[in-house]
This record gives sequence, structure tokens and C-alpha cells, in this order.
Amino acid sequence: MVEAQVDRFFEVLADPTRRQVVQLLGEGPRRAGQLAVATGASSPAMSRHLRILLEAGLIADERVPDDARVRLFHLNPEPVVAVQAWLDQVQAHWRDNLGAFKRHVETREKR
Amino acid sequence: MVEAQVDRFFEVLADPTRRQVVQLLGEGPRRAGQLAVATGASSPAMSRHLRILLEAGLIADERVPDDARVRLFHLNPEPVVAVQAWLDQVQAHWRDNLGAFKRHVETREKR
DNA sequence: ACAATAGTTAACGAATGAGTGAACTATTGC
DNA sequence: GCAATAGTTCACTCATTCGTTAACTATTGT
Repeated sequence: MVEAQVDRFFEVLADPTRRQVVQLLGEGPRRAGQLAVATGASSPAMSRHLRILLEAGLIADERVPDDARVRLFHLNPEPVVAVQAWLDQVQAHWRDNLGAFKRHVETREKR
Repeated sequence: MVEAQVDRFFEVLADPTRRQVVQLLGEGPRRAGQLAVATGASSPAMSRHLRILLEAGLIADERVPDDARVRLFHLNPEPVVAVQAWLDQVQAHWRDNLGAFKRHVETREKR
């Protein structure tokens, strides 16, 4: 996984609407129209968000057999894992000293 | 942890220079000048990035006893954990079916 | 054939955000 | 006291990005 890709993932996830889309697609595949309604975005706006998410590789689309007008979008697992890996790496140092950090965080349940 | 904060974290992390800063501060505390050199940013540019990171709560600063001109910056653990929590939640559905996704990811050790 | 549905594309305007140069504050060393 | 160091703030410019309206393609239903 290239660093430039992680760069792009963060840029793409900076937009609240797109993060909402990612969140919704985490639950399962959705159509463009559904995503527009759920997020309160207009059709053109959603269309562009989806294109950006597609080009970044965060999501992918499938055609449904019954209605050729509809595209079903679903989440790609890899990018989410890549972003988590980056955060893990940032954490690495203070996570491994299970002194200062562990005391620091154990007030809240993690995971 | 409020959703609006996670919103802000992603916005702040969208900038490559600021992600570099976060990465460097993950290794340990650094001074503003060190961060400027390491990232190739100018002093004013770095100063602004640090202010943004401070206001978002991603980092904090300490004064060093010997030289009062110097501010040492260090990373706050909570925001990183919060972003990871968000990503975990997105993953939740396909992570819990330890079928498709587990096969998908088990090439890399996760935690 | 025609209307409705699903979605995309293009052109425009407004807002946001990042970097720069110049001026400024505060502290340290001589 | 004065120069150097460390860093911040301000005013400005440039580019990017987001949403909207309007027009368009493709498909389905009657």
C-alpha cells in the first residue's frame, strides 16, 4: 500500500458527506439515490462524491441485473485497513511502552 | 467523543504536512523548527499548521525549562484513538462476519 | 412513441485553505 | 545594550473544492 494512496484517502475522507457515504456503505451496498436522500445531498452533488470515492478506490460499483439504470455501490475494505495501518504506525511508539500511554487511555474502554 | 470532533480530525489530517507532523510527533516530542525542517515547510507555514493541530486538540505543547523561546509539541493520544474508533465502526459489519473479510485481511496482522 | 425514472456531466459562482513576504514579540548570549 | 535566535501574526495571492442549475444519456413502463 503506497503512501500516496493513504494521502488520497485522507483527502477524500475529509468531506463529511463522503464520510457519511463510507459509513452507510459499511452497513451494506446502497444505490446513488439512496445515498443522496440519506445524506441530504442533491443528485449531482452525490454523483460527484461517488466519482471521487471511486477514483480514490474507496468504493466500487456493481450493476444490478433487473434495472440497468441503477448502480449499487459498495465499500472496498483495503483503504479502510490502510488508514488504520497508518494510525497504528503513529501509535506504535507510545502503544508499545505500556506505561505512560496505557495509563493514559485505560480510563476509556478501547475496542 | 463527539462526532463533530472526528469531523475536525479528518479535516485536519487531510493536509499532508500536518499528517507528517503527526507522524513525527508519534515518535516523540519535537520543536517547531525541527518540524519545519523535517517537513520542508517554512516557519510561518509550520506555525499555522501547529496552531490548527493545537486547536483541533490533536497535539499539545509544553515549555522547556532551559529555553523559554522553545515550545515542545507532543501528540495527544485521544484523537488518534477516536479516528480509529470511527474506522472500526465502519468495519464492524464485514469484520464480524469472519468469512469474507477475515480471509481478505488475514494476510496482514491486525493488532 | 412518450413520459417518467436514475443518474451523469458541464459551466458557473462562492467559499475555503495553503503558502509567501514582511513585520512583530520574546528570549538568549555577548 | 545589541545582535541573533525562535517563533508568531498579518495581509495578500493563488488554487482547489463544493454546491447549484441546466442540459444530457440511458433505461423502464404504458
